[in-house]
Amino acid sequence: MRILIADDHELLRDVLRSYLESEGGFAVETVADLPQALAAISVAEPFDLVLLDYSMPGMNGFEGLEQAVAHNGGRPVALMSGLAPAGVPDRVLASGAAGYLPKTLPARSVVNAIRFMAAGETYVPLDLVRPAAATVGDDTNLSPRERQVLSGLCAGHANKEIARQLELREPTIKLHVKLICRKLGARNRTHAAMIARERGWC
Amino acid sequence: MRILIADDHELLRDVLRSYLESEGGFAVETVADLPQALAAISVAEPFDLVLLDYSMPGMNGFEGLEQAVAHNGGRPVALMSGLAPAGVPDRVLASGAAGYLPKTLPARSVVNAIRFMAAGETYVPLDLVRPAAATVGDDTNLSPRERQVLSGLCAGHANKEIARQLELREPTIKLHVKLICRKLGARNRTHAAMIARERGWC
DNA sequence: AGGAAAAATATACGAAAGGATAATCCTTTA
DNA sequence: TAAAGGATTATCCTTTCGTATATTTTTCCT
Repeated sequence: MRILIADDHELLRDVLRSYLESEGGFAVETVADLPQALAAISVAEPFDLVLLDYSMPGMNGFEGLEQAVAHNGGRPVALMSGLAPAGVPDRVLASGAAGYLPKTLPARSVVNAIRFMAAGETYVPLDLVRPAAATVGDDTNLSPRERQVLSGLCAGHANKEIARQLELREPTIKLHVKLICRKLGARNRTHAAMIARERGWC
Repeated sequence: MRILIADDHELLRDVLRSYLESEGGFAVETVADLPQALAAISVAEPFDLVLLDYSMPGMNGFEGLEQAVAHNGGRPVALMSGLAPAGVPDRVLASGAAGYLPKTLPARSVVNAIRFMAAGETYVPLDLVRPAAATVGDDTNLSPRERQVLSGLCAGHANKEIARQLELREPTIKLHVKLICRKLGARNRTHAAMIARERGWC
């Protein structure tokens, strides 16, 4: 099975290729941007699957995706991305693509997804489509208090409001917010809220 | 790969078995109701995948599904059904099942879905999961600039960072943020980001 | 071309957020 | 009983946010 990977990060490209070749038994070619991808598609026979990075030179959002779909003569094209812009599933599929692979996906799942899409099916990770059906095991060791504060963050409340709701003082909330950001790897409260939302925690 | 199919319609049972055996190369066993299914699961080693019909003697809705999941020792169990009761995807996954197969699915897709689920993935047909896909009138008159700023907000960036990315000054971003909040009815930037996320804008 | 609307910019100020550090209290564990 | 760790609160300080107001471009429409 022939697969084309287009991504501007060489490390990812190489690692992914070697993994897919050894674990999946695929024949993988790689390019670094959209123009190269389109060129590679046009030469010779079409690939069984084309994987495009979302934030790659030339992509310009979903525009590049649509171009690639148009060029690949009916064969599946999928989008790959590190951070998942919300609403992606809809827009990906609306673009005529075969699916969406967040880079947070376990490598094993990527192989499955690729086989799946190459067979003509459509793949979008369910936790993206349905954040509500979050499975149980994803804890990230947040304490109960931190979860309460986090849900306040997600509601867009100020520290002072959260403090009143939980019957605590504001400094306490500030500390919790800081720890929450640290644990989630968030830049600030807004980022933390978005991460929480993404994981279906609120 | 060993598969158990539980369905009270003998025709479907037989046709599906022969198709899966020849086209998928699976070893298929069949039973006609839930008690038989539970019995078959308990004997010998577990199946790689168990397919349960929704409207089968003994099922009693999702109760039977949960029982089967509990009996199958961590191996995937999926639900099959002719007509799809609303909200099925949620409840199927909440029951710990590996997926849902409507009987309207093309046979070829069923084979794919089975392989997929047997590999530990989760399968639900996308058109079931997102019926509210193509909502139209969701504009809320945000200008292009405001949309750009909003996407920066959603990424958890500070005003200064957004300004740098868009090649604008910080005061401009501040103004945009204020107008965005006003238009969206948000309390603050975090709230605005969450609202945008909810509407699938970023 | 002239005028209206949208976009961008600037200054200023009070409120909130974010970080560091430390003290207190309570529960669990060695 | 002592030590350890979590949760809460406090203080201090810096940065960022949020709002108001005013000025300048740009852009678009008649």
